[in-house]
Amino acid sequence: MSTAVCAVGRPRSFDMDSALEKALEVFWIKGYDGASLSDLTEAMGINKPSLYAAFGNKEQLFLKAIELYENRPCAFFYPALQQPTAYKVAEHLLQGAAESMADQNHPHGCVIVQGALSCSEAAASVKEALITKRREGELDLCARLQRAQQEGDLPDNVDPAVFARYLGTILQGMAIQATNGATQDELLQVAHLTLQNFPKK
Amino acid sequence: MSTAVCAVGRPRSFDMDSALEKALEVFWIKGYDGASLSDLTEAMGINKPSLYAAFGNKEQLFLKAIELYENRPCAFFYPALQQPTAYKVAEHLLQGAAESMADQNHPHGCVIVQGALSCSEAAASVKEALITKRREGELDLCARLQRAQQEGDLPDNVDPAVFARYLGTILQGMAIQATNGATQDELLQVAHLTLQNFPKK
DNA sequence: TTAATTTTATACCAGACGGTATAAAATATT
DNA sequence: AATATTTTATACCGTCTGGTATAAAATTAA
Repeated sequence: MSTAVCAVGRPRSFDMDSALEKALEVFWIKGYDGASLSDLTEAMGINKPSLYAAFGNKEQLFLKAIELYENRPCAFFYPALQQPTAYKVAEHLLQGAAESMADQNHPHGCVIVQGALSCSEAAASVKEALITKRREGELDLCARLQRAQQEGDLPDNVDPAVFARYLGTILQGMAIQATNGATQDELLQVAHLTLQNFPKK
Repeated sequence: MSTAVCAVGRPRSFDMDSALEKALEVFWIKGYDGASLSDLTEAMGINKPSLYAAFGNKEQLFLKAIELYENRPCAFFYPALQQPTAYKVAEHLLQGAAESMADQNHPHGCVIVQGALSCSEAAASVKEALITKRREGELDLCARLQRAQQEGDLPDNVDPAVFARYLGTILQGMAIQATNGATQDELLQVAHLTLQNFPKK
């Protein structure tokens, strides 16, 4: 494990997890291209050799920050998929997104959506990693909707792949809205309007 | 006018409009932060002093490229608002977005959405300009929906501001989807599903 | 106490960044 | 033909980029 302490040698003088949290915040606000190593080391309270020894390089630091992002206690996507009905899954996804993306306790929007969207060639591999994450999320949502259909929980005339893409589109759009300055209430209105149109039997 | 030819002095050896088109394409793919002056001058086929003489600086070049983007013949947003009914407005917006954002003839997505979303401090003013453009678009759509309501064209129980935000969220989400690699057909399915839920009298 | 090990801080690397000074080249006017 | 004007190409500016070599500092093991 990367956070394991070494018995021998000079002990690390910073906490890797909280340093990674700071790095995540910088990437979240500035994106991969826009976040410089100076931005990162300053926010993390360490210097560059410590960063490289602990996290590898900028790209690996970003990927580890994304991992932290997905495993945060307040991450909403995968927990929402565990709701018992398709409607409740959609409800938790949409309300979770509305609450999370305009939360005042951390940067607005979604780092997986915005971290490397239009970017330099130096960020190409990171961009691909984020695209893969977004598509995986949509595939997992699609699988959840397929299960719901088998359970008689979602009308048969609904195409799970299309509906998953539709919901994914709205979730991703909410990230932009949050960057636009939309409030939680405004995003919740979008969530409710979407749920209002949820396919009925 | 900035494209006016000067009678006196050495004539410009490149076409400003087509150079601006090339710049737009670079910004579209790489974003403001990710597009370097070398990227731009190479694509435009000119050198830096020519770029600065003709367009000011990187920021002004970006803003002029965005202006070109909005005034392209294939721009769909404002033409869609001129459709005679609220439904047709939504239809043209959604289908226009689906066709435009996954068009193989130019970069995918939307430069107004992606050009400077999460970005460095150097891009802050450009980011603000794009946020303003996105909000203005939504306000204009809201005004169009209000008119539709007055014309008895949109049910009274619909809040135009919320519905405009909902549509804006989907359009912006489609830009992300296009970057994810979604095809025109896949985006059209999202458009159709959205229209299927269009509020009825 | 010494040796081995790891992290720290500083200082540095080559290259890229946005932007510009300079002077030659190309035109219209006189 | 000479002059004024504008654009061109080259070469350069200081600053920042991601990344690293080096050596001192801090710890455990012997």
